[in-house]
Amino acid sequence: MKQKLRHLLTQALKALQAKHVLPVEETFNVELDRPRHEGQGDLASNVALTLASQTSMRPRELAQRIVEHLPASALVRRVEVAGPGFINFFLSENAFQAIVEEILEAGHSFGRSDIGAHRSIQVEFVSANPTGPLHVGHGRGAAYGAAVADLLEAIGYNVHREYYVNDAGRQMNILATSVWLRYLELCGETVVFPASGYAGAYVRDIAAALKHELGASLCRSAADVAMQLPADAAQGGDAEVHVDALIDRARTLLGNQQYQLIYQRALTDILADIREDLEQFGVTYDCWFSEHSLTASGAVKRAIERLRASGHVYEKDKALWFRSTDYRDEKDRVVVRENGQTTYFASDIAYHMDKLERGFERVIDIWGADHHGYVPRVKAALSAMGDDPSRLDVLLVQFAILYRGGERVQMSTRSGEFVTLRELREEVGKDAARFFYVMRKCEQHMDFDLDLAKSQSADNPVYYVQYAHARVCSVFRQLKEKGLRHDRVNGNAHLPLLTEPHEQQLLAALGRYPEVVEAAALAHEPHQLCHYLRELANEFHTYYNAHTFLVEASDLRDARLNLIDATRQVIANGLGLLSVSAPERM
RNA sequence: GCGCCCUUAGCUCAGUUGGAUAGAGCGUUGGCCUCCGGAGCCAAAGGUCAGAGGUUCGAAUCCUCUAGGGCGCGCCA
Repeated sequence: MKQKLRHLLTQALKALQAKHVLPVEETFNVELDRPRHEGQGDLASNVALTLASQTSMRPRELAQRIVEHLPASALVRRVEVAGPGFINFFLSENAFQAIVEEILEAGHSFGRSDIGAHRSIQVEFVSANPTGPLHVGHGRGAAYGAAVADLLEAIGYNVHREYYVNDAGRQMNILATSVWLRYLELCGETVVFPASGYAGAYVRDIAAALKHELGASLCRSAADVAMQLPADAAQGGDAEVHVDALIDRARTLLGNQQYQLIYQRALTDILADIREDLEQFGVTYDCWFSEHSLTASGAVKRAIERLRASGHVYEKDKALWFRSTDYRDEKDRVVVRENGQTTYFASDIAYHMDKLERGFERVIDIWGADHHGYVPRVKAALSAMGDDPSRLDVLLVQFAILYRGGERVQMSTRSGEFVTLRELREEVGKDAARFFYVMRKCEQHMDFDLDLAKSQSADNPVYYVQYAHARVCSVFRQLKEKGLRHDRVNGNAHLPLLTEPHEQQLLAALGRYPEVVEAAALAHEPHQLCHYLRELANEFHTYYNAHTFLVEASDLRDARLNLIDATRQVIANGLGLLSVSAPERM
C-alpha cells in the first residue's frame, strides 16, 4: 500500500522536474507516514516540507503543485494539503478490503517478505558461560535474540543462529574445582568450600553423578587438598588467590587426565542443561561454537599474526599488547599474557575474524549491557585486521529486574542465589516469559512483574492477545454448533459489505502488519510487534463487542467471518514470530 | 575521575528515526451481558516530555551544559 502511493508521488515529482519546478538532478526519498490523528488521512507525506527549501515556493504551495500532478488511482478516495504542507491521502474502502483475501490466501506466510534477498546474517546471542544454569538475566537475551533472528528470517534474510561457548579459561577451572570439592564431600572428606567457588546445587548434582559412575577413584584426602593454601576471604585472605591455588592443587593431586575428566563432565552436563532449557524456551541454534576450538585450530594465533602484520601490536612488560587506541579505544589491550597464555580478548578477536571469514555479510552480537565497554576494542581489532567493522552490529540488552509481590527479587550468580530461567518458565509459563521479555526496548531497563506475567486477567497483555485468537476460534465453533457453513469464496466476493467504522479500522490494522514486521526486523525491535499485536487485539475485541458476526444474511456473515479469520491468522503469525502460542481455547 | 546507556501521566512503558493537538496498559472514577467466551468493551480524570540554553518552517526526538539513576573502566571470562 505504502509502495503504491510512493509510486504515485514519485510520478508527480518527476512531472514537476520535467517542468523545472524541482531541480532535475535530484532523486527523491519519499516518506509516507501513518498520521497520528483522525482527519489527517490514512497515509501522509511530508515531501513538500522537505523539498520546499530547494525551490522558491512555500511548502503548502509546493504541496498543492504535487497534488495537481498526482496520477489518478482507484486506491485513493481523496487527497488534501493540510497543516504546514502535508499531503494527506484518504484511501478508498476497497483498498482496505482487499487485504482480507490477501491474508487468507497467504496464510501463515502473510507478512513475510523478500527484503533481505537471502543475504546471510549471523545472530549470536545468549553465549552465557557454561558454569551454571541460565538465569533470568540470560532469558531476556535469549528471547530478544531469538525474536530478532526470527524477524530477520521473516523478511528474507538467511539467518544463522549461534551460541559462543566459553569452554576455556579460569571460570571453567573454578567450576571444575568446585565440582571436585563437592565430590570430595560425598567421599566423606571435610573440605571448606571456597568463597569464590560455584555454590549452586547443580554443582552437587554433577558431583553426585560422577561419584555414582566412577566411585571413589577421584577421592583425595582433605588434608592434602588444604595443605599450605593461601587464606580464603573468610580468613582475611584474597578469595581469588585462594581459589586459583585450589585449582592448581586439584590439577596436581588428580593429574591432568582425571582433572580433565571432571572438567569435561561439568562442561557437557551444564551445556546439555542449557541447551534443553533453551529448547523448552523455543530457542534453537544452528551452531554451538567452542572457544577452545579457536585455539586448537590455530585461529587465535593467526588473528594475532594478522594484527602483528598490520603493525598494531607491541611488547611491554613481557606481554603482547594490541594498540587499540589507534582506533579510539580508551586504552591498549593485552592479547598474550606475561605467562604466554592468550587472553579471552584474543579468542574473541579470532572468533570475530572467523565469523567474517565464514562469509556472513552481516554479524549481530547480542550482549548484556555490562559488556558495553567491550564494543570499541572488538571493532578496533576488526579495523586493524583490515575488515570492515560496520559489518558487525552489537546490540546491548539491559538487565531485567524481577518483582514479586511488589518487592524486588535479589540475585547473585556466584552465591547461587539466582532465579533460573527454568524456574521462571515454570512459574509464569513460556508464552508469558517470551512476550514479557521482548515487550520493552532492549536498551531499556526492564521491570519484570512476575505476578502480572502469571495473572490470567485483562492486565496481562499476553492473555489479551491470545484471547482474541481464541475468541475467533470460538466463533467458528459456534458456527458449527448452529449448523451454519462458512463459504470463504462467497465472503471474499462480498467484502465490500464491510463498511462499518469498526470494520474499517480493523482492516486498516491488518494492512499494517507487513510494515510492522519489516520495521521491527530492520530496527531489531521486536517490541514494535508486541505493541502492534496489542493494538490489533484491541481493534478485534472492540469490533466483537459492537457487532454480531453470525448474522442471518449469509453474504455479510461470510464476509465478516473472512475478516475475523484473517485477524486470527495475523495474530497467529505475529505471536509465532515471538514463539508465543496461539491457543484455540483458553 | 573518565566513558557508554537511561530519565515521557500516580505505576510500567510507546512515540513510525525531525512532523500536525503527547499515546497505550495498569491503577482511580463512572457506564455496558435475555446477544458469537465479561480473560471483553466504552467514557472521564491524569503532562512544564528531569532542568536550562542552542540548531530551523517545526524538537520528546539533534548539539552543549546541569541534576538524578544504571553499567563499565583486569595480563577475569
